[in-house]
Amino acid sequence: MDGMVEENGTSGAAGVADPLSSAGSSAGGAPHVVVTSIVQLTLPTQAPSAQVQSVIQPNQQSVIQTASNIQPVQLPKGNVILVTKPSSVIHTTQGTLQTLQIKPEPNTILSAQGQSCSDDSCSDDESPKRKYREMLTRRPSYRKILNDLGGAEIAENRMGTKGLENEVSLSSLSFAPVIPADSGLHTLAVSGTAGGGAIVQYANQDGQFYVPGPILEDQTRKRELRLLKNREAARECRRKKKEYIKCLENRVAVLENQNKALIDELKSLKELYCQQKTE
DNA sequence: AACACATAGCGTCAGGGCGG
DNA sequence: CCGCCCTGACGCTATGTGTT
Repeated sequence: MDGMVEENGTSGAAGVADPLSSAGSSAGGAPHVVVTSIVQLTLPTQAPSAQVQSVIQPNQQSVIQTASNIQPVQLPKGNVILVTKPSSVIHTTQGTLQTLQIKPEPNTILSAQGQSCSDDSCSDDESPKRKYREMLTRRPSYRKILNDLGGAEIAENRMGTKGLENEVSLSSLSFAPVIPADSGLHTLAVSGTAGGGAIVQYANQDGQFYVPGPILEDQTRKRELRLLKNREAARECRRKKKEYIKCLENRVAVLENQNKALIDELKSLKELYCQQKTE
């Protein structure tokens, strides 16, 4: 699909359903939370009505239709769409019909390929009970958030390269195993092997070489593997955290825009009302 | 240029959560 | 219960920026 979905015009940052906001909107105590998602649509350049503009209130008649009642529309220029109805489909008629399928989760957000981007509570593979429990007790991991952002593809790609990286780092790894301080050992060399086995040579204080017993070697290898994995995990975690923060910032911007639009609308309606009143 | 400070990124550890 | 994963916290290093 050619259409792009953006938040606040930031390319690639499909909308975010902030899990925190889910919690916030459930302040009344009701565990079932429906979060309104806001997206900005940028349609392909060949479409004159390239940008969608209008604030569509939940449960009001609008150009956004549910799947059961699809209605092709010409989208006016603009930017903010509220999508609250499950199974919603956005249609544009510009030459070829373009359809953006929105997943049925209440807080779904569009993404470029029509994949959805929803918050933690919407994962398919989780029971409602568990979702509820997680929502109450635990902030979703950045991995989950990333997946929900529709970045699964990216994540998978990264996993691919990551696997490669892992392979490389494991096979070409040169590290210094940790040796108990009182062991009297000094590491001389550790050469990684493609098979994952490291050949470790030690020297005692007289400079004599020998390979220590399999237990120490095994412990050392396990530790190095753990450190390596944790290193990668930390890197990944930071990356996701950054992405998450970026998405939150985008969302703030979108909400600010929406707020501004609503204020303007209110203002003009007030003026209209006063005008009619005086007549 | 030298220095101080701020910021970003990294590696490691610790601890909690989760699946098997 | 154990092993693994995720992530906050901490310390370290590199880089950028403003000041002297």
